[in-house]
Amino acid sequence: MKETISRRKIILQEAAHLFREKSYPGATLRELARRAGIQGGSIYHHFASKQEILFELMDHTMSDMIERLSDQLADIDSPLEKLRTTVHFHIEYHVTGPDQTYITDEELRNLEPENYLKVVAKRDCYQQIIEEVLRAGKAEQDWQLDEPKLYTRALIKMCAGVSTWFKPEGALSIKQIADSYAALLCNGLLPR
Amino acid sequence: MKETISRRKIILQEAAHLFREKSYPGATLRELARRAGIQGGSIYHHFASKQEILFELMDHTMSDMIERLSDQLADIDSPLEKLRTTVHFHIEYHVTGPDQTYITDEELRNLEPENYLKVVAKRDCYQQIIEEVLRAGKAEQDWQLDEPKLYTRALIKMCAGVSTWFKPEGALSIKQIADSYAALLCNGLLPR
DNA sequence: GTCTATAAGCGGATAGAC
DNA sequence: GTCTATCCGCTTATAGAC
Repeated sequence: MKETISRRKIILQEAAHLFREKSYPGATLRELARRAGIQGGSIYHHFASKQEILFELMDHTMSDMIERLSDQLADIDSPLEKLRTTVHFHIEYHVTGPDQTYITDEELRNLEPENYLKVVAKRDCYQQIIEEVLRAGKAEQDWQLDEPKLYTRALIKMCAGVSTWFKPEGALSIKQIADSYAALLCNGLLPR
Repeated sequence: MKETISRRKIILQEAAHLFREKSYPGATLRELARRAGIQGGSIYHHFASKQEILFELMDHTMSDMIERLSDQLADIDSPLEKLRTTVHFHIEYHVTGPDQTYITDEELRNLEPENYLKVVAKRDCYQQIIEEVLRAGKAEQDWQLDEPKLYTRALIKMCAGVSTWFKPEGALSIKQIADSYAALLCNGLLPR
């Protein structure tokens, strides 16, 4: 059982942290190299450019989110349970990897056109999965929503936001927060 | 009735736009000067540094938000009406000045320590106003919320998020979107 | 796979003319 | 109040040794 995290992975992890701290243009490859334990020039053995690091980070995160959420929803039938699962997943994923998710949510503007299109396509795919949950609830359980897309965005923003202020030492656990947010949405959607 | 927008104001407006487009470290003063219709060096007649531009932008936006929201809430008694007003205000303010609000929400990390403290203090003050609305609803109308701060953050994030995707040519008006979000929150908070 | 050295250009900021 | 010219440090990226 050796620790075999490749240098490449280390660079990606440190890049996520550094980009979040200073934003993509504000982060320098020298500082990234320093944190990854190598010299500036050595970065280019692993990546062709700074842009490639950003893209790989965002693209991988989006793919991972799509795969995991799809998996979790696959076994569930009830729309209500799907909504709860979605809320929990989105919050937990963001809090668990706050650097990766923050970059993926906020650095679209720094992607070159070609990369931008690829990541946006995956982001739309992820949103579509959530929108489908809301549409199913509307069809099967008369949830009160005219525009599923509207509430999809509300859900995504409020849940992603948790990772910007959550502190493990705080009074509430992730599960409690997610329960609370899921309750707000479920209660808000159900007809009276 | 002459157009008397000072050059200083123009620089601030263009800076908000440019910082949003490229992020603070990614924006250059030469480009900012170009958009403001002057040469690079001339910026320094109006501001002492790039940082001062960022700070002035954020500090002014926060003060303005606090003042306007306080004013709007002052005349209202009903917690439910206060909540609706808050949702409408927060969304409209963000959609009306998407550059200023985006910078104010996202560029805290690029403020120097002294400036950071000042802006965070005002941000906390603004959040406190909203939290107070939720607390009043809980006390007077038995709203279902254990932690007002939790839902304050949810409200802020979901409403601020509107400005990241809203298009005036879209199917829904700002008022319709705000109504929809207010309904979700009100319905979600009321006991069954 | 990592190092060192360096190219080539851009960044914020300043000085002084008009 | 704006311009031009310039300082100088830092940036991404490359080249070639080990």
